[in-house]
Amino acid sequence: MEEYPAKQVTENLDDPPNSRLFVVTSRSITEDELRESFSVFGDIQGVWVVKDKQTKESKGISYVKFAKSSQACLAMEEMHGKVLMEATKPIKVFIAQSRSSTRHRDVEDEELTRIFVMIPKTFSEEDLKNTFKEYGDIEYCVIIKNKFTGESKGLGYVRYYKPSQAALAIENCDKTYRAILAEPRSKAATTEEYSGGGARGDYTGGAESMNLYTFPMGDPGSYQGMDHRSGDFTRCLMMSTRAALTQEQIFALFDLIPGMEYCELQRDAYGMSKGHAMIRYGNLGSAVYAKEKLNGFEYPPGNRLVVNYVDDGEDRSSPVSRMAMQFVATQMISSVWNGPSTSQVMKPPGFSAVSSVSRIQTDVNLPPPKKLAPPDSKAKERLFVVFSPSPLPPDVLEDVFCRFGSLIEVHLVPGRKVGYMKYADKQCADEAMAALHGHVVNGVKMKVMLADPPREESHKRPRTY
DNA sequence: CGACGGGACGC
DNA sequence: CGACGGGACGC
Repeated sequence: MEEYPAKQVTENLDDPPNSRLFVVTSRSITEDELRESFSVFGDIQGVWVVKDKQTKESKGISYVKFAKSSQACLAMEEMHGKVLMEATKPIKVFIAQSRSSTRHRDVEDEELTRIFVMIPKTFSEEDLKNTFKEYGDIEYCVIIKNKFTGESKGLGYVRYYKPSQAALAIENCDKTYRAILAEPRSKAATTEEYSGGGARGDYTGGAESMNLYTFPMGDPGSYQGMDHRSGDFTRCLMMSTRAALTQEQIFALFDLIPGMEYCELQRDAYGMSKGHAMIRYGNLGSAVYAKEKLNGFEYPPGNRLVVNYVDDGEDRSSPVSRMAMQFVATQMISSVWNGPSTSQVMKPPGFSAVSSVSRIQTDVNLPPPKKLAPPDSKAKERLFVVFSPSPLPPDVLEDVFCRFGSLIEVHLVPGRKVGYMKYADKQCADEAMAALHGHVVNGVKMKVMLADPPREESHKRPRTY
C-alpha cells in the first residue's frame, strides 16, 4: 500500500472493520496478479505482499485492503480456493485479523454472518426477515423476548448465509436499526485446542462417538427462526462449510442419523471442495431430524455447518403429504421442547396457528385494523397517550391505534403510564386522536394528545449555570 | 396528572 | 501449513 502516506495506511487498515483480506498464495504470485484478480470485487486501497527481508522473496502471504467490508467479503467468498496461475496451488482467502488483535485464529464465517439490530418492539420475526432479506438470503431471524411475557425487547439477530450479505446489511440498512455484527454466542467457548493443524482426521472419530441427544442445539431461541411451513421440508439437504471437510467426514456425520441414502461433497474443477455437500435420506423424518440436529453444529469446533432443505422435486402439495409433514414438524418441535424422552407427547397439527380472536373491549366504534407503515417511515406526527390506571400492552395498543392507518410504531415509556404512537401521516394520527381521546380500552382510560417534539440529541455539553 | 434512548442470545 | 513493511512528519 505504498501509494498512500504511511500514517494514513496504518490508520486505515481496520477501517472499516473487516475490509482487509489475508491471502495465502504460492510464493510466485505477485502484487500485480493479486490486484488484477481482486479488483473486480471493489475498490482496492492497497495490496501488500509479505516478503523475506533478506531475499526479498514472497513468503506466500498477502494483504488486500478494500474500501468496504462487503467488497472484501465478496472477494473472499469468490476467490477462496481459486487457482491464480497455471501450476500454482489454490489460494486461501480470509478476512484479516485487525491489526490490534493479538489472536491468531482465522476469522470464521460464524463471526461474519450474524448481525445484531434494534427494531421496533412491534416487529415480528417475519417483519424482521422481510426488512433484512433485501441484502441476501437469511438463514434465520430471532427476536429477543422477555421469557415470561413473550414481549419483544426490541432487539434481534439476523443470520445470513454469507459474510458479504451481512456486511451489505450493515452498510446499507436504515441507520435507525443500528446494525452491527453480533458477537458470537459462545464467548469463552472453543477453548480446547484445535490449533487447526494435523488433527483434522480425528474429527471423524469424534463424530462417531458423539451423542445426538447432547448436540449443542438446546436453546429454543434458535428454533424460533425455524421455518415451520410444511412446504419447506424435504428429504434432500444441502450442507455448507468453510473449513475443509473430507467426503468421509461428512458421510460419517450425516450417517449418524439412520436412513441416509446419498452423500456427496461437491467439488470444483481442481478437485477442491466447494464447501457444499448434498445429502439425501430415505424418509422425511430422518431428513428433518438431521437438519435440526446438524444445522449450526460446529464441526470441527469453530466451523459452523449450515444445513438446509433443498427441493427434491417431490410433490408436497397433496393434503396427505402436507399433513404427514406437519406431523413430523410438530413432533420435532415437541421433542425439542420436551426432550427426547417425552417426544410422544404431541400437539395436534396446526396447533400453533394464529388465533385472532378479538381481545379488544372498548366504548369506541373501531374501524377494522389497517396495515402498519414500514418501520423506516418518517414520522409525520406523534401522539402522546396517558393511561389510567395502568398502561395497556403494546400488542393491544398496536391493534387499536393502527386502525386509522399509517401507524409506524407503538412506544411505551418503561416504568411509566404513558406512551407514544408514531404515524407516517398527520391526518391518520389526528383521526386516531379524535376517535380515541377520553375513551376506554380493556378497562383502561386513555388521554390521547399531540406529543411535544422529541428531545434534542443529548450529546451537547451540559449547561453550566 | 403524565414526557421521550438504547445493545445481547435459558451456556 | 499461513499473520503484518517501508517510510514518513502540522499543535
